[in-house]
Order: sequence, then structure tokens, then C-alpha cells
Amino acid sequence: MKVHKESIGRLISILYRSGQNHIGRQLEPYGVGAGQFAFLAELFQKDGVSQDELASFFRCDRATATRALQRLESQGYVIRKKSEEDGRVNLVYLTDKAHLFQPTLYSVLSGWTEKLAEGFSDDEKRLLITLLTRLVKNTVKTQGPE
Amino acid sequence: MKVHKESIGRLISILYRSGQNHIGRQLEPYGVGAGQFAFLAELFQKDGVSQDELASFFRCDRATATRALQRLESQGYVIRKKSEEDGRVNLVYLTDKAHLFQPTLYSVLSGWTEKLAEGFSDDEKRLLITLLTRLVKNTVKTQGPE
DNA sequence: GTACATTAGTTGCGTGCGCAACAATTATCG
DNA sequence: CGATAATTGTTGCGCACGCAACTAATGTAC
Repeated sequence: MKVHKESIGRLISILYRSGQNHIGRQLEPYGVGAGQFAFLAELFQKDGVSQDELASFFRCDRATATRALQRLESQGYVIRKKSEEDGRVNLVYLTDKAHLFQPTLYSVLSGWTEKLAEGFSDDEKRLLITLLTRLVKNTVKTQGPE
Repeated sequence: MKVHKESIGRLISILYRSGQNHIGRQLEPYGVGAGQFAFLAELFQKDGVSQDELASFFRCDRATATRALQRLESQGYVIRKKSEEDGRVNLVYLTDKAHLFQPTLYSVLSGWTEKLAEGFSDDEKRLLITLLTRLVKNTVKTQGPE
């Protein structure tokens, strides 16, 4: 029952916080904070989804999604409009400002990713993503009755 | 210049937040929050270090370490005493309460790690840690003059 | 149809965390 | 030695984020 050597938790936390800080600083001049850039980036893949879908995708609380999207809306990057089929749902749409901002956003994000994965072969990158994906799957399981 | 497919950032953020929340909830009854357990766990490896060493180890701000250790002290798990060789330094020591708590803490932490790494062979675990360590090293570099 | 449960979203609250500014101590340089 | 720089720790501030409690809308059961 060895607990130590090098801790996955410590490595993960360093990677998370350094990414949030680095990207947040780069995007701050544009009014996009560390809590928002991921939502904005994802919207370029699936414009017009509900807040709940975004929260599920990022496995975060709906409250977190609400606030991130409120802020993105106040900064003019998205518009939230109530769905006509289901009055509970807010659909989120990118604005023109967001589309103009896309190259900047993507360049900052891929800049960070490239820095992170410097010295990684394509195979190693794929392998890393495979392993991380398996970890994430394990966090979801064990919802069994208790 | 593909940006997408599956994002390392998203996976990392899910792993970080789910770990913080899961462990934080387990330890809450003992007065140890998500921002403190890592410091406490590390102190079992190196009792009597300075706050600054802990902050460096976790690559966090000194302010974060200060507050985590203040809280651990207020809960009776550590004592901070000014170093006699260097009056700027606070050395952090575990209390008896902390030593009594160690089995509980380790069981919660290793429980989480085991859940995360379920289905991983020892080789895969080592590989994962190697890859994550390389990522972390890349976050530190590029401190060059600019 | 009405009553109850479920779902999407919001807000208050507490905690986690980095940055900037500051105090206290020590190191360096003349 | 004294002046200045560097280091360690602390606090104020703002943002990120989850939980609990709530509203509004929809679904289900009778």
C-alpha cells in the first residue's frame, strides 16, 4: 500500500493551475478570463447548444456555466436566447465579435498546448490523451447505489 | 494547425476539479478542506520544512500556502514556528493530531488514486506519471529574457 | 384537468487561488 | 558600517467554482 513516489494529483493540479493562469493572463486584455475561455472555444465546435450541454461537457456545475456565459455575454462574445421548443433552456450563440476573436483565442490555446507538449511525438500525444481519457472515465463510474 | 479532437486542457480540468471535490468532501468532517489536504499529506514526507518549500513543491503562490497552513494550524494539524537561523522563515511541524489522522488521510487519498487508475497496469501508471512529469517540466521552461 | 416529480437556469454563500502591495528579515555591495 | 536588493510571509482584492436553495418550465400520473 505505497502511497508515494510521485503523485498524480500534484502533477494534475500543477498542470491545471498553470494553464488557467497562463491562458487567463493572455486573454485578460480581451475581457476573457480563465473561467470563460474553454466555454468560448467549445462554442466554435457547437454553436447554439444549451448551457446544460456545456456544463456536462466540462463536467462542471450548472452555476459555473451560468456565470461563465453571463460574463461572455456581458463582454459581447455570446448571446443567450430562450429556446422556443423548451422554455427552460438557454441556447448560446456566438456573436460576430466572437468570430473575429477566434484566431486570437485559438492561437493562445494552441500556443499553450504546444508549449506543454513540447518534445512529444504524435504517438506520445495520442497516448497521453488516451490515458487521460481513461482516468476521466473512472471518475464518472461508481455511481452505484450505496 | 488543428486545434481539436480531444483537449488535454479539458481532461486535466475535469481530473483536477473532480479530485478536489471528491477528496474535499471526504475530509470535510475532519476540518480538512480541498485546499489543505495536499499540504498535510506532503508534510508526512518532510516534516519541518518552510512554507516556501511547500509552495515551490506544489507550484502555488506563497499566499495560497500561507492560508492553507493557517487553516491547518487553526484545526490543530500543524504548528508553525519561526526558524531560529532565519527569522523570515516559518517551519511547519505536524502535531499528534495529524499523526493520528494520517491513516484516514492516506486511505482517502489512495482510495481516490485507485479509483482513478482502475484498470491501469503498473506499467501504464508509470508511463502516465512519466508523461505528466514531462508536461509539468514544460510549463516551467521558457523563463528566458523577453 | 390537477398534483407531483424532473429539468434548466439563477443566486447566495463559502472556499480555493493568484496577483499586487506590504512588512520583516537577511544578503550584498559600496 | 549604512544603503539597497532579495527573500519569506501576510493581507486585500478579485475571480473561479461547487453546493444548497430557489424559480420557471416541462413531464408524468392520477
